[in-house]
Amino acid sequence: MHRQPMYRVINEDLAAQIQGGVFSSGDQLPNEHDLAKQYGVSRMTVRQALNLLEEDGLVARRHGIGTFVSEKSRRGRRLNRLRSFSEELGSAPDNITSDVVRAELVYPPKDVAEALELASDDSVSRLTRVRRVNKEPAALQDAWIPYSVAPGIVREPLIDNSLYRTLAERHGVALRWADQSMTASLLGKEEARSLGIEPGGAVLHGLRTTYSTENRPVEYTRGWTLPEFPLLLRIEAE
Amino acid sequence: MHRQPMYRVINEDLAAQIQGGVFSSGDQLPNEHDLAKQYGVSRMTVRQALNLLEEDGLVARRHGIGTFVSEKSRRGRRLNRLRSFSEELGSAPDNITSDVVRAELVYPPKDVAEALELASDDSVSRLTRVRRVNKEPAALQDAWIPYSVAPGIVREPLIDNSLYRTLAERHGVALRWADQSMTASLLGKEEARSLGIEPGGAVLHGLRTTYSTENRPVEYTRGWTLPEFPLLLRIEAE
DNA sequence: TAGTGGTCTAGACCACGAG
DNA sequence: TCGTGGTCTAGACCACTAT
Repeated sequence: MHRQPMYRVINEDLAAQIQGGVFSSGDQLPNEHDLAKQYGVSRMTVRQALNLLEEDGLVARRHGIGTFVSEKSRRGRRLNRLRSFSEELGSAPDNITSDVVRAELVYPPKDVAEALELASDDSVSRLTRVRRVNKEPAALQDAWIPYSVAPGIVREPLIDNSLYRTLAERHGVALRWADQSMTASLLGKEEARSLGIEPGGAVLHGLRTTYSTENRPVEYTRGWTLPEFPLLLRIEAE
Repeated sequence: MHRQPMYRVINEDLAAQIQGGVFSSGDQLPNEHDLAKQYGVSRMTVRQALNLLEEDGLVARRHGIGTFVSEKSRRGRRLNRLRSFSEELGSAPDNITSDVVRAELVYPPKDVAEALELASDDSVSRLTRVRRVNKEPAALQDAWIPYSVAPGIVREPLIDNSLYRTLAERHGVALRWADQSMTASLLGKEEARSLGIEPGGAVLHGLRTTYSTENRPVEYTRGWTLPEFPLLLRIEAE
């Protein structure tokens, strides 16, 4: 019956209406009671949909007042939900390209083995990509995936340049959550060569371990992002 | 009756039990039905509490299996919820100190005026602090608060070294959410002098605009964090 | 099959903010 | 006062996973 849960359908419908200009910045949405009637669901279900919109920064709720469309967010990588690089950027995907600079089957170095809970003689797929926005290098991403999770992923091109889409659609791996750390570092020689820029500049250095719905680590990525492409985050109060 | 909503009471009780070792890493929590009976609430209310624990990375749910305590998180600043610096670090507050290096009433530069929606002749409180962990400099935070939001905040010491606690308890300002950007940069001379370290190193550079429950910007902070103190983030799937 | 979390109902009352 | 979002009930059925 519900291929997708109703709250997700409603969330996507309202998000599309906001992105499509049916509601503009500052507009008030219909109240929760009316939305429930309109979609033929209970108010609790509407609230689940609105919670997602709020976490994504698309709407802001005001107790006693109403729910309002937020100002159009600045360009940037929104990290609030687990998304592909291009979805994070929110740009037209035309401007975003991906060059695979390495795709091979190897044994994991220590940090990778630890993050992915592997032995040192377990095979791992390593996929290194340069992401560009309008042809300018934006980030280097060095992803490691246990061989058993996605056999052959290094042998075929990714679906739509998206590792996450490929894991989901070709290998049936559903992602659930990720632990990400971020710090600053100076760009090393090897990474600079891959990016085609000078080494020594400040870059955002991220480490991400992504877990499947079975809570097994399925991807570990080291990323270096140039400072022109800041990460954005919406943080809620407790 | 409910000074705090029940789901928050349950959330804090379970969090305390996990932090206090009643449940250890990998332990399974009682199922939702039993928790509901135990706390005398409905299952939906228990689920609200568990959602918060999951977003904070304290537990992981597995559909059809159960809810389990996550591995003890590494030391680091968890950015998933709007918290004070010491709460983000999660360390014993003894190790964290705060030196106020600037506290004055000024007119806002352009970026501050824009973020806080002020005119160039509106007064702003500027509060610059060096945060240290075990006496080592960890971050420089340059906070700007509209004078009208918290008059006199530069004239008195902060409550418990916490800007957020002071805003809440002394000025009645309840924070709701923040937009944060993060990028990397090289530490400038002035910031290096405040931190007492050499300039030119890579640092995490953050900009945060914090909004009150009335969705008015009440704080804009520029932050420079040394790479030894990475930010951590739990990211959920869509 | 048994037990778990995921979704959803059809209400109720409370808390907040504007007029 | 009135309309809004915030919290909560007491169930129901579905989807998933292990056995």
